[in-house]
Amino acid sequence: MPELPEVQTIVSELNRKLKNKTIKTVIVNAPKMVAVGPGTVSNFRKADKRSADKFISLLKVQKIVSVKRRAKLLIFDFSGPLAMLVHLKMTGQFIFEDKKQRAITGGKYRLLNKPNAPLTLLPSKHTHVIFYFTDGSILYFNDVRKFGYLKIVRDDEIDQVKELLEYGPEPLGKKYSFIQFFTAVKNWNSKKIGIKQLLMDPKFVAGIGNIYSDEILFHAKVRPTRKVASIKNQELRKIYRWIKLVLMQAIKAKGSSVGDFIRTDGSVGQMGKFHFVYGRSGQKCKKCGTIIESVKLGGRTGSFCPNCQK
DNA sequence: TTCAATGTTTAGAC
DNA sequence: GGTCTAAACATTGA
Repeated sequence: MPELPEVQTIVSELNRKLKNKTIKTVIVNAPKMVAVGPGTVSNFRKADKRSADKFISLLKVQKIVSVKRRAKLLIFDFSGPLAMLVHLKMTGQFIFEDKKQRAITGGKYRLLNKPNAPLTLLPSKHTHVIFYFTDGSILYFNDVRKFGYLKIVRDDEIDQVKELLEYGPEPLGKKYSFIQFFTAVKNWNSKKIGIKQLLMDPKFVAGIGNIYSDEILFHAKVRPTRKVASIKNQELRKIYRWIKLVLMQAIKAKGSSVGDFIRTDGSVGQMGKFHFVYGRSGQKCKKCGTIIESVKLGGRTGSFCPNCQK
């Protein structure tokens, strides 16, 4: 499940591989996943083949200047006055293939992060968009559950894109100080919610999902169920500190390959080795040996150590 | 066979 | 308006 570190891993890899490449043609197999214009997802879920044709014709001959990230949204910046915004949601994947890559893999890639998942030849039945570049390289967009989307906006429309307007601060940004974090916590209008829910709220801070909220709270020694109003300032300091540390460590490890996350060459991220609580319910705490428990919080599962976290 | 669970984000209900 | 749930969709395991 891509959260900030996984999206950052993909963005870094794509930026390196796609910079200065020019799109020759695009194939769209799932028209409802692509759109043109700043509208929200629901506006184009019913999109027909005509809008896919527009999507394709706009992308032709576009040269990629850079690939960036805001929250969990990927932003492809083109040399023309256009950008493409891509959300991977839960199961979106980008796989890049050039001659060298094909020589290594024979054109087969791991599409599911299961130890015994068979390698798949691309395009697979879950490949919904394919970008062909003029130098012969190919970028595949796969999404098993089709929750993701790709939309093209003009540079002058970017300011109207709703999701970009509503994202909270970037947790790894230099400007994201403890004071800013602290003030946002104190001003949050719904302190009745649990701290885990707050960390996962994209309006509070961008890019933290289920995996990293669990891990951050473990290191900060705070239970996910604690109400925001009950958390002491000293604990808030720890949470703030571990937001940065956990996310930085995860980016260094190229993300957690939980569920369907894979890198653009089909390899897996290594962060899962460093998980202390996420996905470890029923297993022993790596620090104290107590059995990790899990709780339901608003439809989401939170895992914690009942001894280490207060 | 059915059903819950997965997990990001948003639309819609209360 | 805050707050909650269901839904977008496919797969898996109980």
